[in-house]
Amino acid sequence: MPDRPRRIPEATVARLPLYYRALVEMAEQRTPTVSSERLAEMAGVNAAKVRKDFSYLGSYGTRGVGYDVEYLLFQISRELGLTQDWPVVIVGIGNLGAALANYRGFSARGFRIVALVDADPAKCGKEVGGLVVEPLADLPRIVAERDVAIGIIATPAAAAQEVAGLLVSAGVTSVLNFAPTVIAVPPGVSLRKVDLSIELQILSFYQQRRDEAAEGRRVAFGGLT
Amino acid sequence: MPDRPRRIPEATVARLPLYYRALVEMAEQRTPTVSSERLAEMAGVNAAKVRKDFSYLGSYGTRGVGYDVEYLLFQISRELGLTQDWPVVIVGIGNLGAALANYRGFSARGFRIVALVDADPAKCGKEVGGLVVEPLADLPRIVAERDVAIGIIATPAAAAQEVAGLLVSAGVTSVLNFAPTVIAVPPGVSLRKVDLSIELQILSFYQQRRDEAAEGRRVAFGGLT
DNA sequence: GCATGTGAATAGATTCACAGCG
DNA sequence: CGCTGTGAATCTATTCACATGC
Repeated sequence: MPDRPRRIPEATVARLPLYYRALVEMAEQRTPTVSSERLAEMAGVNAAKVRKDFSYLGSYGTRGVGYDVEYLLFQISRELGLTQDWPVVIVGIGNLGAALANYRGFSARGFRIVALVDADPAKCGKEVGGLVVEPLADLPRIVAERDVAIGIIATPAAAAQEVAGLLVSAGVTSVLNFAPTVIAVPPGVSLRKVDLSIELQILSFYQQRRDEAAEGRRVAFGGLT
Repeated sequence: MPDRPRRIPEATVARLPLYYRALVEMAEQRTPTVSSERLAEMAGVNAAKVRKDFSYLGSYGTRGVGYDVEYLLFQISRELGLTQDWPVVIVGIGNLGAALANYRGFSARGFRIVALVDADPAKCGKEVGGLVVEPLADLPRIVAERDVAIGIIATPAAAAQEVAGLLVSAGVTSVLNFAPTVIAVPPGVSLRKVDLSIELQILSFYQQRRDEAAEGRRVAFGGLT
């Protein structure tokens, strides 16, 4: 085992999936080798960042040549844990939960949705994306039996913290939260969140700034309104 | 006009929506005043960060007391541009696009979905979330007539860059991309992205690290397998 | 020669710790 | 006295620039 340097910066980890995606694309078109420059372009970052990021993983490139696509792809897959498959449960089968259940992009990367769970008895028994929705009460058994590692919360905000608690006590240690609320998990559990309206609000902030600036310029140029 | 300091750090902007949400909640339960400590707890950050963040907006608190909920809420709304409403178009009405069209959380914050657009003629004319799906060809007219400011891309990866180009040339200057691919926009256009499988991959990275560490401990303690 | 790998420099974000003020 | 507001210290991330080695 080569002794690569240990701590990988968070910012780097967050970019590995971008490189992974770019490399998959290159591998599909049988490109044998790639430079940091080209990879940077595909991942939407700059070349220095690519090289620095890879330097945390080890020395996988060849000076004067670039990176071997297949080899680098394997290294990054391994680093990201994509060489194994991860059983996933989705809790909350509303519009978003159902869309996630149908999303094809997960399975492609080794994330296998093994259960859909909802608190609403009316939803249980229905089929969504090839799986039958099961009651929330069965969550502990489902997690244990199917060895669920990752839980996705797609419930309304009011239910999210309770569901998170259930997931964690059932043994799930990675949680992805889509509910528009802050949830707490104990140390040793990873939590990531995706909040759709927060993204729009951030866009709104910058949009407004631009509008104001444009307004300012119009006034400065003598009110051509 | 009070001369507040101008540049607000990106990291701060990204947290303003969290404070906004917490303050809406406090306002609903008629809490008149709130400390940075309490607000930090609700937003899932720490108190020093809250105070620093607010210091970029101006001095809106009272020493020894805290922040006036209503007043601070107004200031943050204004800063985020939530006092106006933003017409939004969603392009790509698959599972995810349809879920977004039905999502109630947008309208609540002043984001009004004014059009759904899809390239597939079979989808056009269908009603989704109270709106009729319109053809992609009408996008320029739709953006102009309905004064669309924000475009949401929920198409497959292969179509995303083309759609982004169409949005931008139609005059949209804020784009939220859900397609799992990197897209480029010209300077002066804001772009944010949400990639569901990237989030899972990041969780997978840390999950695997924990699993390895647990494995390591088991071995170290003498192979109790 | 050429692209990687990396120390050094810079920029940005977070946290500390306490002065300032109601 | 209590809590805000903020410089200073620290930590993290990005970028630069070039020595290194194929």
